Amino acid sequence: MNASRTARERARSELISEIKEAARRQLSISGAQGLSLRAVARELGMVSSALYRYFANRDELLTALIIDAYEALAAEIEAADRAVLSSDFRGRWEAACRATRRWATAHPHEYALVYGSPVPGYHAPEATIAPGSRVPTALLAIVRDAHEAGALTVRTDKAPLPPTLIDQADRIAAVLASAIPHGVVIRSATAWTQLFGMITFELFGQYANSLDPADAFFDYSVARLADLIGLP
Amino acid sequence: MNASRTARERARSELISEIKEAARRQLSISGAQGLSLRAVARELGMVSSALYRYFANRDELLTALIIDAYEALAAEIEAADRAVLSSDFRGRWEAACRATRRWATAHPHEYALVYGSPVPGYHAPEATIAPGSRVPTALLAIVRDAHEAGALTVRTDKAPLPPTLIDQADRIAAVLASAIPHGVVIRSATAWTQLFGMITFELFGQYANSLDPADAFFDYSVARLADLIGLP
DNA sequence: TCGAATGCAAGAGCAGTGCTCTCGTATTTG
DNA sequence: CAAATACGAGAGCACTGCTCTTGCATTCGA
Repeated sequence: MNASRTARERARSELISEIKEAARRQLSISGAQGLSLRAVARELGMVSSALYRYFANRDELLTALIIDAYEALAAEIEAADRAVLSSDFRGRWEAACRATRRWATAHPHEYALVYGSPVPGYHAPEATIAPGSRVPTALLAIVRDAHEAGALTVRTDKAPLPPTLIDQADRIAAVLASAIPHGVVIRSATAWTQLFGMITFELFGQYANSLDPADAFFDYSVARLADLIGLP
Repeated sequence: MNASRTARERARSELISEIKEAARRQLSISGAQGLSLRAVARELGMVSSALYRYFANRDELLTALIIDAYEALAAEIEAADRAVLSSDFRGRWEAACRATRRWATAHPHEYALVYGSPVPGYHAPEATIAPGSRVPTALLAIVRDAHEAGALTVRTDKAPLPPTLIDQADRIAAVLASAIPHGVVIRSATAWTQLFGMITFELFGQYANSLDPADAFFDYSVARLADLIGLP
């Protein structure tokens, strides 16, 4: 009775998946704001109050979607990374960046859910932090691999890092249990910020009337970020 | 009867201001999602339907708040810029960046309104584009001044700009009616993206557990962006 | 195997939302 | 001074998240 789950348990986890699926479908149409429990229930042919057996409230459903989104994006990045020859560090970086943009463009509302304004009233629980850090970790892993292969062009900074930044770089590098130089970690953080800054600006319309078809700017910037990090 | 507005007209524009004020107050508490016309009306001691005499719908009120937010931020940046010796271009850049961050931190919900996820269902009308471009224009003006003073260190790019990017750089420079070199315009766009990427990440919690007190990273990055642009 | 405990869906109901329409009054205009 | 216009109030519609109760189905323990 322990190994195989009871019928009720299987039905339950299946329904949870169906609820999330329907919610995601609705999210992609009307966004987080328009995510209505009643509409989700309607789509599944049940009554809204029944949903509360599976999610305590709307926020809990949102949290589940947020975690799924982080995981999906991270998986996409990791897959794109793996598809490139592992010693081609620049190629891996560019593939990872393009995968990020591709996923964001394909799932704009899910992207907005995790990287856009926090849904007001909603406080992201601790449980979202770990999945969320999978994304930058996937990017930093490329830098670590390059560093450990001795392929990184580590240029000396003309301005020394302030102590706070050194501490923070240490903490970040510790996640990967790697001795990536401080300057490289900070430059990687810059690249990470720039990558998502570009995607956010593009998706949220800030490039309208300036860099509007953002493809050229994106590709060019990704290459410059590889330069910045020191990827060969 | 033309020079001085009628009593009704004065009352009207005054009420519009009061409505926006109350809405802003409510925005700063519960965010765009929680902005309720009924609550605004309640605060003003009127009935919700009366608001529709002044704003056709919720979106129109949001648009007004968005435009005000852009204008407020731009004004803040321009003031910070003016407060620095106009020939101290790096000082002006740093002051402008810090002013941006300061305003965003002081008005997180208004920042989220304009730079966060677009409110779903809400389509930003054309009217928001012009006020929105005042912000990057204010930043680029510093670069233009530095360039026209011959103070800019224009380094040659090792990678040539693709044609699309050259076109877009031309279009951007045209706004300021200035012949800023293409490379400088694109690097300024990078700096602009990085600036708002950092603020967005900081405000929306992406730096949690990594660069969390983001002051050091911000100040350091702002200086590196000044380097990137070539400010003296 | 059978009764108790538990899981579950449904329905009614509450307080709230954006928005529309009507109606009587106040103001402005010709 | 009459006609046109602007306005606030109120009722009402369709919707929301969420709670509580009720009755049925499934699971579990003795």
